[in-house]
Amino acid sequence: MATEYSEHIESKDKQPRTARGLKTKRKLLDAAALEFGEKGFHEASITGITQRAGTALGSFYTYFDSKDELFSALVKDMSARVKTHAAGAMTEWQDALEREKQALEAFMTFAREHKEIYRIIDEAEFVDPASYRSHYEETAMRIYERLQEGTATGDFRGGLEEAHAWAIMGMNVFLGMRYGIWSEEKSPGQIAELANGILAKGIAKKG
Amino acid sequence: MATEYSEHIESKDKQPRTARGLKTKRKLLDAAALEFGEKGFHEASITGITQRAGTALGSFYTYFDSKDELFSALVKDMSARVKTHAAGAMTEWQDALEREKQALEAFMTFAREHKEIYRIIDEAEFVDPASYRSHYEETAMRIYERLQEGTATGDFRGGLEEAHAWAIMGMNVFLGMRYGIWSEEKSPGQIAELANGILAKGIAKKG
DNA sequence: TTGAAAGTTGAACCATTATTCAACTTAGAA
DNA sequence: TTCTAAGTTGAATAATGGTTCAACTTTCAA
Repeated sequence: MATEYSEHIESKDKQPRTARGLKTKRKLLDAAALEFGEKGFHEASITGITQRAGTALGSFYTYFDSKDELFSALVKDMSARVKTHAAGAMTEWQDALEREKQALEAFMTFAREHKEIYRIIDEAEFVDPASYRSHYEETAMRIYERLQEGTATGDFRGGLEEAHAWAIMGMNVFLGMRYGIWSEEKSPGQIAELANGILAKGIAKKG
Repeated sequence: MATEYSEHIESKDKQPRTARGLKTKRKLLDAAALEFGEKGFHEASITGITQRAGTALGSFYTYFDSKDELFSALVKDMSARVKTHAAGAMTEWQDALEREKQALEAFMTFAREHKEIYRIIDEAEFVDPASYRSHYEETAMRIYERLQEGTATGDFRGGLEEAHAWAIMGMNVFLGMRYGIWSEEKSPGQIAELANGILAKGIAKKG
């Protein structure tokens, strides 16, 4: 859980200047991820965050300008984390279809291990709409690029548009919510396999 | 916009007993849908709602116990409206695949005309999680039933599970958000057509 | 016509919390 | 060791906005 919440999180003049400060800030960030993930933005309180972090209320403002600013920073950081993790996971594939399967399986596994992340990104729709939008637009773009590559290598058919990427993303997100966050009755592998079946041949008879 | 926000909205002892009361309650409901849709649950205020409705602040509490209760009622009502509308739209089809296309097209059209509805349902994830969950579980169930019917009539292949319904729903929801709410650069028909291509034959070469 | 029930009104109340700040402690460079 | 910048603390501040309520008006059945 404790991790390098990096660059984009600093707000110009509030960077810690000593090791002690750095440590405190990190404690606050980790605590905030938990608090927001558990209670949601509005139910979460600065008091709750500082309590979890084991610091005084006032220390929060040594490192952050406001509750919103912190949330926003957190969203951007989590979006980046999802991206990084996904990128690292799609290795060892010979077929573009196979790669999509791995992407979904990795996503589902990550979602299970970091349920707070998804809660926070989802709530960004209301608290920080711009970041929410960016998150999904960028994710869709990445998928779209893979689709084009797939077409180029002959694994995918032609005529695939950006909207296809949105469709695939929606599929993945909802499967992640239902079988990653809400319950774990099916394994990431099973779900990925099944979704891949749709991409491979659809659901119509014949084909 | 003004509509029959029906049964499930009454909270035991707060039903209006006269025509005047009924009218006031309806004004409040309509105003609330607008206010919540525009500002989101937390930014929305009772004052804002009563102002829009053209009633006094106190009147709100003649018909509702709390802000939360109202929101909850609204979510359930909108969920029902989406359901009803969708049901009415899937007529005139010969093929189960065709029916899914119509379902998505109708959904997208409805989303464009009632953007507030989707904002409210989405926010229910945080304000009224139980209703949010029910909404999607019920929607998924309805899709799943159609899948089974499709298999029975031979239009769809076998082996379709509930998870397939969730995948389709996710696809639809994200396409609705991107091409229904965020922008209208493509028509509902185009999007429905394209998504239907995925269901029909997937995105792989050959097949 | 009339009186009790239903509905309306908005000022006042109150609880919650984000944010500020001045006093205090610690770190670490010189 | 010493002195200043950095960091810590938590009580006080301030603003917001949901909820209550007692006085007032309208409805409508008898």
